[in-house]
Amino acid sequence: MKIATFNVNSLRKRLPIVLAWLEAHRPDVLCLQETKVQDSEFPLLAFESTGYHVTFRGMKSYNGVAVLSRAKPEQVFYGFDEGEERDDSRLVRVVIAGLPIVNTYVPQGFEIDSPKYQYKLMWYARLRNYFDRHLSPDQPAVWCGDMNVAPRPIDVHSPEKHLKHVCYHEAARKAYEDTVGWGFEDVFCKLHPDVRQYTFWDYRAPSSLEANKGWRIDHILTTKPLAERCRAVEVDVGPRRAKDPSDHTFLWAEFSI
Amino acid sequence: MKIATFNVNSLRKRLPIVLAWLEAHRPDVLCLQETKVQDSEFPLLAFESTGYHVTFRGMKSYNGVAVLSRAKPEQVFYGFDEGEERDDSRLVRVVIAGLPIVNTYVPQGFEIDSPKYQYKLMWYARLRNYFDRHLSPDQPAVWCGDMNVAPRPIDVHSPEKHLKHVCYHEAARKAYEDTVGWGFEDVFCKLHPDVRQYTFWDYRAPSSLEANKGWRIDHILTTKPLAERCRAVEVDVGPRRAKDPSDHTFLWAEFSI
DNA sequence: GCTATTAAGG
DNA sequence: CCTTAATAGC
Repeated sequence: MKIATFNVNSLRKRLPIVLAWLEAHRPDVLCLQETKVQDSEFPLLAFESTGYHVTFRGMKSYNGVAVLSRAKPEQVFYGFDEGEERDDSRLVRVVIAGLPIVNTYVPQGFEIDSPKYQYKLMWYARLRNYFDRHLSPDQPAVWCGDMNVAPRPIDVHSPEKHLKHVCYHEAARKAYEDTVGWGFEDVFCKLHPDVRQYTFWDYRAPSSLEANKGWRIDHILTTKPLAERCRAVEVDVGPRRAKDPSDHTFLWAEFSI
Repeated sequence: MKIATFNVNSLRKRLPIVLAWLEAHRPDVLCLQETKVQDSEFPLLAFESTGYHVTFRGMKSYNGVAVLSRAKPEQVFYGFDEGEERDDSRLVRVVIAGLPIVNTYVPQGFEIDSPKYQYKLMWYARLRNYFDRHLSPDQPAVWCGDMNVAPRPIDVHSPEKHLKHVCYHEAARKAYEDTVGWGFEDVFCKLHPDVRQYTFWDYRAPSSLEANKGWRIDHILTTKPLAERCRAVEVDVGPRRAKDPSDHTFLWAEFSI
C-alpha cells in the first residue's frame, strides 16, 4: 500500500502536476493540502478518467484539503468535532479499507509573537485530543500532511538562523512532538534517520532550490503496528523542478499490507 | 519601405509574439500601442539582438506607445506640445530617414455620454492641429496606430448594432474623418476599397474570432505623395490566433521608397 | 476575456 | 516568488 502527501499550493494551478504524478506513481492514497478552492469549484472532472475517488473540503482563497484514493472511503469526517473553529478545510479523516487516514494542513502561525502562532500551538493540542478520541495507538492509522514543523535541526537549512521561525521555534517543535507522542512515528525518520531531505523550498529565496535551502515540513506518520510494515519512504523532488511548481513536493511511503 | 502597427495589449505579455513577427517580417518600422509598461520597466534587452532601435514612452497600467525601427530616429517627440494633458504615452512622433511617423493610441472614449468620449473627440481636433503645426500634406508623412474608430460600415460587424458605440458613433467617425481630411489617406482603403478585414476582435465575445465579429480600428495613413507609392497593405490575422494573443493584430503597408 | 493594480497570506 | 481576491479599463 502506497500513501503520498503533497501541498499543491492551489490545486487548479497544479492539476497537470498532480495528474501526471498520479499516473506515474499510482499511489493508493494521495493527500493534498492548500487546494485553495471552494467545493463548488473543485475540479472534479479532471480526476474522472483517473479512476480515483475524490474527497475534498475547501474554502475560497485559503487552505483546503483533499484525498484521492483508489478505493472508495468507507467513512469521511471533516474538521475537528469540537470547539469554535472546526477548520474543516484543514483536517479530513477518511477510513479506507478499514485504515484511518488523517490529512492535515496545520496552521503556519505567521510569527511567534502573533495570535496565529498561539492558534497553531493549540491546534496541535486539539489534534492530540482528536487522535485520542478517534484512533488507537495499537491499531494501524496514518497521519500525513503539511505539518508546518521541521522537527529536527537536520530538517531545515541553517537551523540556528530559524530558532524564531514559526516552523522551527522550540514551542512549535514541542507542540508537534507532543502530538506525535500520542502514538505516531515519522516513517521518513524511521527509514532514513540521518538523511537530510527537504519537502519544501520557499519561492521567495531566489535560489532556494538550486542551493537546496529547504525545509522538511511535510510528513507521513503512522502508529507502531503500521510503521513496522513500512518498506520505503521517499521524497520526489522532480515536481518541484517542473514548470509552474508548487513550493512543496511529493512525499510517499510504501507499506506491506 | 515596410511600416507596421500593432496594439500589443501589454508588451511584456506579448514579447514572444512581437519578436517572432519582427523576425519573420523585418519591417522597417513597427509602431506599438498599449504597451502598458512604464519606461523604467520597458523590456529593452529583449530587442537587443533584433538590431531594432527602440523608442518608447509609457506609464503604469495603461496606454504606452513604442516605435521599433531598423534605422535610428533622427528626431523623437512625445505627446502633444500644447494643452493640459500632453498624453505622451498616447502619441509619439519620430523622424526616420527624413520621414515623419506619428504613432497614436487614440482614447477609446468609454461611452458616448461620458466625459471620456468628449475627450476623445477633442483629441482628434488637437491631433489635426498638431499635424498642421508639424507636418505638411505635400510632404511624405505617416500616421498609424489604434485609432479606436471604424470609419465605414464595412469596418465593423453589424454596424447597425453599434451606432452608439464609441468606436462607430457618428461623432467619432466625423472627428476621425475631419483629422484625416487634413491631408491623410487610409492606404488599406486605397488598395482594398471593398474588402471587409478587421484588425481587432474583442476578447469578451466568446467566438468573436471564429465568427469574425471584429472591427477595423487600427489604421495606417499617409499623405498623398506617399500614398501614391503604396504597393501593398495587409492585415496578418495569424498572431490573433496564436497562444496568448492580443485582442488586436498586425497591419502593415509597403511603400516603394 | 484579458490586461493591469493592490493587498493579503505564505 | 507565487497564490488568491477585488477592482478598473477596454
